Amino acid sequence: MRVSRFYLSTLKEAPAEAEVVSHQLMLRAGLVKRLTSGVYTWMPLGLRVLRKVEAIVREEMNASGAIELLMPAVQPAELWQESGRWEQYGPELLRLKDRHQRDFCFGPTHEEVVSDVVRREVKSYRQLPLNLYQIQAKFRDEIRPRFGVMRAREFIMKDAYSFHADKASLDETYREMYDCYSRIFTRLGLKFRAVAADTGAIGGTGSHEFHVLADSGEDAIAYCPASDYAANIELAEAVAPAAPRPAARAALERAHTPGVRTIADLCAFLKIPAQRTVKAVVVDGTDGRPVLLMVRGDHELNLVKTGKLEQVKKPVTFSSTEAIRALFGAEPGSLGPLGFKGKVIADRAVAAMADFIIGANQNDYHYTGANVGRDFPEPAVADIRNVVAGDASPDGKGVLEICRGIEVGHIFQLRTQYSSTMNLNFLDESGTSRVMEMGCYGIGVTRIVAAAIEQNHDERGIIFPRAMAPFELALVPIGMGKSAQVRETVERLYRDLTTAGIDVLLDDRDERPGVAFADMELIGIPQRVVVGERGLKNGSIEYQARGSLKAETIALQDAVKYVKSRICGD
RNA sequence: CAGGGUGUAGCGCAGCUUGGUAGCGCACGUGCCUUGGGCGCACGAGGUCGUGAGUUCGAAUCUCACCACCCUGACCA
Repeated sequence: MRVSRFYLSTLKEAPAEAEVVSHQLMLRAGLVKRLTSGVYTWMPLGLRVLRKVEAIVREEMNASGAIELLMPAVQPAELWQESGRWEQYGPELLRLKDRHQRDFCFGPTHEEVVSDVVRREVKSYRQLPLNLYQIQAKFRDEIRPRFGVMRAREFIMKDAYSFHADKASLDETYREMYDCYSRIFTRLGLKFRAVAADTGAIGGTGSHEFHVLADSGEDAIAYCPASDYAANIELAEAVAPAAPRPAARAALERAHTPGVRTIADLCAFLKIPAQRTVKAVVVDGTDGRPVLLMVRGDHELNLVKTGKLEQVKKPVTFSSTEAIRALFGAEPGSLGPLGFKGKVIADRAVAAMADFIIGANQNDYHYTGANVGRDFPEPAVADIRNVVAGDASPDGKGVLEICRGIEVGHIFQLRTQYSSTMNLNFLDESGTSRVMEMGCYGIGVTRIVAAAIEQNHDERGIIFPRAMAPFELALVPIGMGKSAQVRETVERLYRDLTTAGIDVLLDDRDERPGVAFADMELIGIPQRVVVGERGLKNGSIEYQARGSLKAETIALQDAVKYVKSRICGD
């Protein structure tokens, strides 16, 4: 491809709307243009990247035995009413009416449609297992779209759905999809991690997320370097401390702590570490009465875990300041279990503490030397906090580290959640009607592009992994308009490289070198060959990899061979 | 949805306090010049100042309403 016949639209300055680096670079490089909030046009350069990602996803899905189909984006309400999600899904579901005032939605996902396809088609165990997928635009009316295509409302997703006669078959396909996803992200050249995940709203049991590792990622991942344990922090178990609770030594004393409202205030005021404090959080209970949660001062409450407690109302709701004031006679910031009559749940770490500091249920007062059992009744104990770096790994093989990631894939065992409500039945070998087992497997294709940039960039722009770069090689002539030698050499090189199967972008604009270099670096082309009169005097050209700081001088006659070896090698 | 912020040329911004008919940089067009890191000079094109209503002789500027976009939203115990 020649720049003169392509469409580059690079910007020197990033539009003000872009906050995160991948969004800024995608706009500056002209990969995408925003149409409206959370809705983007994929410009020609960006589309090349997207197509390369799609191609890899498609190849690996096909290789894993999945079969591609394409379902409609617009879906009738009847199917969603049947599954119960027309009511459940809420405002994220974009609802439409046709000219007859019939209800439709723009599909945010396709369990209903694929289930309808399969129940019409599949009658026998002989037709199972079946794994169907598509690569298609979804629309989810996010509360707050952000970060460009990373959290867009309209986005491209690869979604697959598998159907099985039994759980063993589901397990097998689930494993195949796990391996398939690992191959996809490996081929894309991304640093990623598969983590055990919460099943969230979709439900079902087994679930793994695939995260591209990046410091700016929205999700925190706990992993164990000494084993293969990895889990989303929402799920990662904080195991009980190995040491039992020490005996109480200190006496309970009321301390005047004027103006202290936060754990940080408290530590500064008493000059003690946060590990010796306990914070009390009040949430609404299932029975309508508040529940007091106790978490060590330096720990964070985990809302996903908390939401699974039977005593706690779903979704987890923090009690209002008014309710707290009425019940405790103190403001949030001075609360504690002493004298509290309602339900108390302590985190496992708190249950193993002695002589700690806690709010006294009176503004500006705390207790020091507080002890469970002695000063207030033994509370219920549960895992309700986020793990932190250094916590013991739940598999008992070392300690956890925390890193951040961007979720780009998610696989679920749905089991029979949809198949039973949607009547996905088949006849088994004995002629008995049974409900199918189901799995579903998603990849955010557009999000992968943003995540890749988030993970791979520098101050000059994007550094695309080779597999997803819009072009493999930038061919930059210097002074092409002036030097016939440069012009002829670069044209011949362009022909030879293209013939050798290399995806070349020839910058034939006859711009000044700085312009060409800056553009090719910004758009992230992983390799560059420069042809100038200076080098040609010695029969040489210049090669430089995007991520590397220095250029190499290569003999002109070896150029094609060298470039090929670099592209196929390392 | 709640809180905060911003809407002026394709992009980044100034002008608004104190009302008088819009400007800068980049990008774009033409010409000259230049060719190993966003070069220089000259000329030029491009704006219903988000929309509507109001105040005023006069509104980008003041008032009101609306719209769009961006940021933050358990971590507070």
